[in-house]
Amino acid sequence: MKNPQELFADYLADKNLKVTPQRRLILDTFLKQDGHLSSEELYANVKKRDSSIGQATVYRTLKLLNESGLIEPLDFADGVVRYEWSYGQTHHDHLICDKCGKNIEILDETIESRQEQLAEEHGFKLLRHKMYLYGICSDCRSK
Amino acid sequence: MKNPQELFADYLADKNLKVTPQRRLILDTFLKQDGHLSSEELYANVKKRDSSIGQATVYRTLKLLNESGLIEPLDFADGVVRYEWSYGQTHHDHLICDKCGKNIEILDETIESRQEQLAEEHGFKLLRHKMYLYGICSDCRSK
DNA sequence: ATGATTGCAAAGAATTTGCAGCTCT
DNA sequence: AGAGCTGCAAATTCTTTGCAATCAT
Repeated sequence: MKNPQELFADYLADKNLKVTPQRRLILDTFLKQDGHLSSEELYANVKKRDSSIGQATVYRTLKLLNESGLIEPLDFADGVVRYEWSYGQTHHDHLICDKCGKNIEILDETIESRQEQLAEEHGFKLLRHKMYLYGICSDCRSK
Repeated sequence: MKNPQELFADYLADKNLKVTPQRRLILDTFLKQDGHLSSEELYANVKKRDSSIGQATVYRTLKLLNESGLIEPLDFADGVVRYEWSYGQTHHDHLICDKCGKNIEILDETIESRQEQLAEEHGFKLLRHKMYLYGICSDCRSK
């Protein structure tokens, strides 16, 4: 079983691209934070570890990670693009609190299979989907 | 039953905002095109009818229409924000062809009720949701 | 060696805002 | 009259790109 750095290295090698300290550090920082990071947040964290790294390199690395399928962009409807590690993860969707921003990963087999079926009924071959549920969490409602 | 212009006028009046020829024209243009318009496309169409209208006014009006709940932003995953008329429409989701961009409005009761239930199971009061299914349509596959 | 990568600054793209004059109510 | 609007241009925000120096293989 390969670890994330190895997976990324494989992807880079396959594209004749190079493993660099910056790329390693950015990926490592991303993984340490986990959760759902924006480019901005990631850049801030990366700079704490190596202040010489430029913003553009973070953008470029996120792009590579995304193309490689290792991470995926998320849309929490607050105008910020966030990413999450996706490789090897079971697919899931997100339940987001409009008030505090808390987000919970969810998965429902009933929905997943109906999606597949729905697409088929319309002659589509389903490739992927996005589902976001927005509401107010119990904490925020009890305040 | 009020028409869109009346609904918009009501919203504006309620906020002590004004009905202006520009706002009327922008909404009218939006409705004539229907479908799923980006700000860019809408602006282009608006300019055909009144070239003196500025881009900023289109942005400002779309913002108002969105706040009023009359229209809603869509994410077809092609990097462009589009809007659709939403007031009085039954809720629906979208099935989008990654190849040709075709999009079909879909609705599935099974999914809708499971979403409600899922949110509840996590202590959330569900306010809204977004679901997009991406795939390849039959036309594009048979080419 | 040599093609890829980096940081920087400049460039872009999309959207927002300040302002002076004009318009709706 | 007077708060709200408008078009314009300048300003923001987020992201990408050109470039000369540097690095990975």
